[in-house]
This record gives sequence, structure tokens and C-alpha cells, in this order.
Amino acid sequence: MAQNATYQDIANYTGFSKTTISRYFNRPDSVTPENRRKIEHAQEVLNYKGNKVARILASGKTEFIGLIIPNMYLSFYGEVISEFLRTHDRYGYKFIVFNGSGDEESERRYIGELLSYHVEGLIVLSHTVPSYELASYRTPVVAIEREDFYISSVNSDNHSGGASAARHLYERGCDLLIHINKGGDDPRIPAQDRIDGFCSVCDELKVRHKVLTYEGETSYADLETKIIPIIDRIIDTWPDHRKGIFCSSDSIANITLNHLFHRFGKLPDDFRIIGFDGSPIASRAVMPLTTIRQQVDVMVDNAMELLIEQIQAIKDAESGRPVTLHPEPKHRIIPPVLQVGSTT
Amino acid sequence: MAQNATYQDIANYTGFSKTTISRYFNRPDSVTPENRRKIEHAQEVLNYKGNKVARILASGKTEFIGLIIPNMYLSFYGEVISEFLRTHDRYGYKFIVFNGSGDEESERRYIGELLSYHVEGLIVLSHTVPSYELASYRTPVVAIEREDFYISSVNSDNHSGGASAARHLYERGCDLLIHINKGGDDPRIPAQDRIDGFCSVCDELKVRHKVLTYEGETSYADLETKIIPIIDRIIDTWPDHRKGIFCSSDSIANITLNHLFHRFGKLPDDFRIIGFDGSPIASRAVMPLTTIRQQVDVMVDNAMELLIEQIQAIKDAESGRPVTLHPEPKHRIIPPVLQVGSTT
DNA sequence: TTGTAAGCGTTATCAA
DNA sequence: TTGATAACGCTTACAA
Repeated sequence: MAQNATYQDIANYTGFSKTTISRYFNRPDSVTPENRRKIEHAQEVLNYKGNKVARILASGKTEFIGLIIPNMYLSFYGEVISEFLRTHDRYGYKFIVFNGSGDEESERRYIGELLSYHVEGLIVLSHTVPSYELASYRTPVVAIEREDFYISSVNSDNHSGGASAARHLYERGCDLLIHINKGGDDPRIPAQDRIDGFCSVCDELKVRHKVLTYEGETSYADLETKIIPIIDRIIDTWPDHRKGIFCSSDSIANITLNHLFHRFGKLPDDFRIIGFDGSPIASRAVMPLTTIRQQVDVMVDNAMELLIEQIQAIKDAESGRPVTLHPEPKHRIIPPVLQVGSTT
Repeated sequence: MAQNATYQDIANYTGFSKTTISRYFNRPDSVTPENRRKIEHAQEVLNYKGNKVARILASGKTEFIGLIIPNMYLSFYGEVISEFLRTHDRYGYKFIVFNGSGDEESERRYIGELLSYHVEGLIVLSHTVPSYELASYRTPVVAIEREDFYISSVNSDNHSGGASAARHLYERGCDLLIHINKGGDDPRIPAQDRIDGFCSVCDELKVRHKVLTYEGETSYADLETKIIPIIDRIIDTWPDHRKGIFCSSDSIANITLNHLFHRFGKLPDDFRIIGFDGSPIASRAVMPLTTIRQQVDVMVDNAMELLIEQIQAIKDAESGRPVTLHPEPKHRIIPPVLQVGSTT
């Protein structure tokens, strides 16, 4: 079983030096057309495969980006992965994906591992490791929909998302607006903006409203056990209102909708539901959910831009060009869009 | 901006040689406890990070596995990715994920790229590159739910899946069984077994049946445009039968269900629908789909076992131990389970 | 346009 | 138990 061919083998075969072979691969123009053909031929004869590991070691450039997501049961994250993979054709970066599962120590280990592979940058969607720690790694990093005080980030315009949800429910005749969201420890998370936007519109319209929270979940099934009691409480507590429920994810909206169906055989007329994400589960349902759709493709494009900017800054710095070494974190805000379904 | 510390730095700091530092990391017992402490201390002082790239180059072991999936709009593949990522805690392998998008040339390029990163193995779910070519790379490889003539694989027991779908529809009183599946070019694909299982049970039960096919799709929306005409044709052609429709994916089943709802406002009593996959879209719907659920977790576990077996065989071969170099491909068959919903 | 030689940060093989 | 030294396969000055 022959070992893989190397530059050295091609060099021996053609009579050139390793350097020329290297140049052939990196800047073909710098080799005469005739010699280019010779090398090309040798390459095929020897079935040359290439070894990027050696190239990385020598050049320091891995073309790897680490991607850390919190879970896979929210379809939002699947969509995010998908969109990032799609950027490969444009930028050439490969993605090493980790599922943090909400455990801070694991995520820290994963990050360490990614750094030791010399990834050129990190995209972080998981919530546990604080941004000041991420910033301290001195590696390009972009946060998406998470606490981002010390690092660049891309977020949905959660404030306007919450606001348009409230406005839409009001327009659909609701006189009690309820927002269901995860119980927050850190007030700087994006979800807080959603709550603020929701409440400020409610105040403005002078419509009664509530924010109900649940404790962090670990799976879709777990989420169900936490949401269903909340819905039951709503049914019992406010029988005489037309209730507009703004859920902080389509999963929650879906659970809400299903539970109402199971109790009443239909979506009762005193309920309106609106989700958040724009996931397939929303649009592909027999009764499509009204939802605030995040523009995942746009968010991912922006994240790549921000990350590549940082990667470029580091390359510039290394090649001695003048450069701002610690630029202010940049935050991009992507407006979500109201996607009207049948639940409002 | 200080460079990352290396073994050399630790060696200089402690007065040992690089070799000793290397041994400290790889076989700590081979260093005296006292010296171990010294090195440990130096490691912290210098904030040593490690460089796996260099380790890979020197040792040849990357701990990387390449994962090539055909698309991300079928939730099956998202679930597969998720399950593979979960194995990291058990086996330590990292995953480089590519989305083949059904283009043979891209997939071939991706595979080349993965090989040049010296991934230790390949998991292939995409359909384009034939298995004899995959086998020719002489790299450990496991196929999942695709043509697998020359390589090891894990598949759902498609025959029994198709059979139990037919049996279930028959038991639910259908007198015309229809199977919708992708138009096949290659008869060796797993889907063919599904068709066979379906038809053989129909023959056995002496119930009338049809297999309808559509041409390869590129997205969920595209799939809709291909499936809807088929459903319309079914409605027009066989008005007087109770039709049991077995769809080759939950997405197709979902499209079918939605279309029937849009035309009739409900699932008409002369229709029964059964999907295949067991995706969230099936179980989380207001009207949960009956479906043949693939045991993704079991399939992934088996795939990892088969792959690691091959990786181990290569390591054994390299260390000179006697070993069968080209063992027969192994094929594992995982039984899917009938998951009864509200559409039958 | 081509070649020489010195790395990149590990692991592996011998000796000591 | 430790150390000197040679790989691993490529990139990158610097020379020719």
C-alpha cells in the first residue's frame, strides 16, 4: 500500500525542486507552461493527493471555522448550520461543528479544542461562556443571538420583532397580550429586547399585557412539560379576554397550538398565537403559524462578513501593515419579518 | 501579541528537552512526579495551548471524520448530524460537515478536500458518488441510506418498513395502496427495498396497488410542485377507492396532507396517509402523521462502530499486526418502527 | 523562472 | 527517566 505522494516525489519525478512544485500549486503563472505540463503529468501519474495538514503547519492558515451551537432540537440552529455550510462555495471555509448542550464546562473544552486546531475564527450561538471570556481568547469571534457585550455579533432586531408581534395581535382584536419567554438570569441577552419591544408597544396602545416565563429546558419534550401548565393557567385565569399569545419560539407556539387543539378540538376564537423564528414547523403545518421570521440567511452572511473582517485584520497585523488591533466590537441588527399564517 | 507557547518554550523554561515535555503530555508516568510538577507549573505560567496541527502532521492522527449529507431541508439529515455530534463525548472524533447539494462534482471536490485534511474516515449520506469510487479512496468509509455495493453501510430495514406500511394501511381499510417514491435510476438504492416490501405485502394481501414516482427535487418548495400534481391525479383517477398513500418521506406526507386539507378543509375519509422518517414535522403537528420512524440514534451508533472498526484495522496494519486488509463490506440493517398518528 | 535551506510544533527512534 | 536528532510535508525568504 503505497504512501501518498508528496511534493518531494513529484520533484524527483520531474527533476525540479520542491519549491517549484509548491509554486506550481500556489502561483501556477510563475512556472513556464511547458514545465507546468510536466508537473501536471507527474501529478497524475503519482496520483498526488495533497496534504493540507502540512500546509497549515507551515502557513498557519487552516481555513477552519468553529461553530458552537446550543442544541439541535430547535430548528433555528439546524437552519443556521445549513446556511453556514452553504458559504463554503463563496469563502472556502470548512466548519467544525460542536453541540454545546448547554453545559459550560463542555463548551469551554470544545473551544479549547477548536483553538488547538488553529481554527481561524469562532461562531458562537451557545449561551453559557460569557463574552468577556470569548474576547480573551484573542481569536476572531462572532456571536449570534446571545450575550455579546465584549464581542462582535449579529442579532435579530428583537425589539422591533417584539413590537410588531404586539402590534399585530392588537390589530387582530386581542385585548390581553401575553408573552411567553425563558426566565432570564442575564438582562443583556437578546430576548430581553424582545420583551421590551413587546411591552413598550402594549403600553403605547394601552392594552393589558403579561410576560410569563419558564425555566430553561433540555429538549422538546421537556419544553412541553413546562409550557402546557402555563397555557392551562392562561385558559383558567382569563376566560373573558381575547388573548394574543406571543411565544418566544415557534416550538413554543406549536406546543401552545397543539395543546389548545387537544383541549378544544380547534383553535378557540378567543386565542391568537404568534411564534418567533420562521421555522419549517411553522410554515409547513396544516394550520400555518403566524410568526416573526428571522432572516437566517442574512444573519449568516453578516456573521461571515464580520468574522472575515477580523481574520483579515489579524493577517494584516502579521504582515506588518498598520491596523487597529482591538477594534470596537461591531453589532449588526437584522430585522425579522412578520409572516402571517392562520393562527391570528 | 505574544505567539503561542510551544514545547520548546516549556523546555527552555524548565531546563528539560522537548522530548521530555512531549512525554509529559503523552505518558505522564514516564516523568518523575517532581518534574511533572515543574512542567505543569511552566505550562500555566506560559499559558500553553497546544497545537494539534503539528501533532497531526507528526503522528498522522487527526481525530476528524468527514460527514457528507445531501441536503438540510429534510429533517432526517439534521437529526443525523445531531446524533453524530453527540458521539464526540464517547469517541472524541470531530466532524467536518459538508452539504453536497446533490452535485456530483462538488461532492467529489469535498471528498478530495476532506482526504487532504487526512480525516480518519468518511460518513456518506449523499447519493451521487458511486460506492466503487468511494471504496477506491482506501479510506474508512460508511454509507448511510444510499447505494452501498462496495462499502460498509447502515440502512433502515426498508423492506420491512415498506411492508409494515402496506399492512397498516390495509388494516385501516384501504382498498387501493399507493406508494410515492423518487424515480430511481439505480435499482440498488435502499428505496428500492421499500418498494419491494410494499409491493410484496400488497400482492400477498391481494390488494390493488400503484407505485408513483417523481423526479429528483432540489428543495422543499420544489418538492411541493412535484408532489401536488400527483395528489391531484390520485384524487381524479380513483374517486371510488379508499386510498392508502405511503409516502417515501414525512415531507412528502406532509405536503400530501396539507394539499388535501386545502382542497377539502380536512383529511377526507377516503384517504389514509403514512410517512417515512419519524421527523419532528410528523410528530409535532396538530394532526400527527402516522409514519415509519427510522431509529436515527441506533443507525448512527452502528455507523460509528463500523467506521471505528475500519480505522482500527488500518492502525493495526500500520503497526505490523496481522490483519485482513480488504475485509468484506459489512451491512447493518436497523428496523424502523411504526409510529401511529392521526392520519390513518 | 528556478533552487537552497530554514523553519512550522509536534512525534518517534535511538542512545545515554 | 531523559535527551539528541531525525522525521512529518509543506511554505517562504533569499539566492542563483
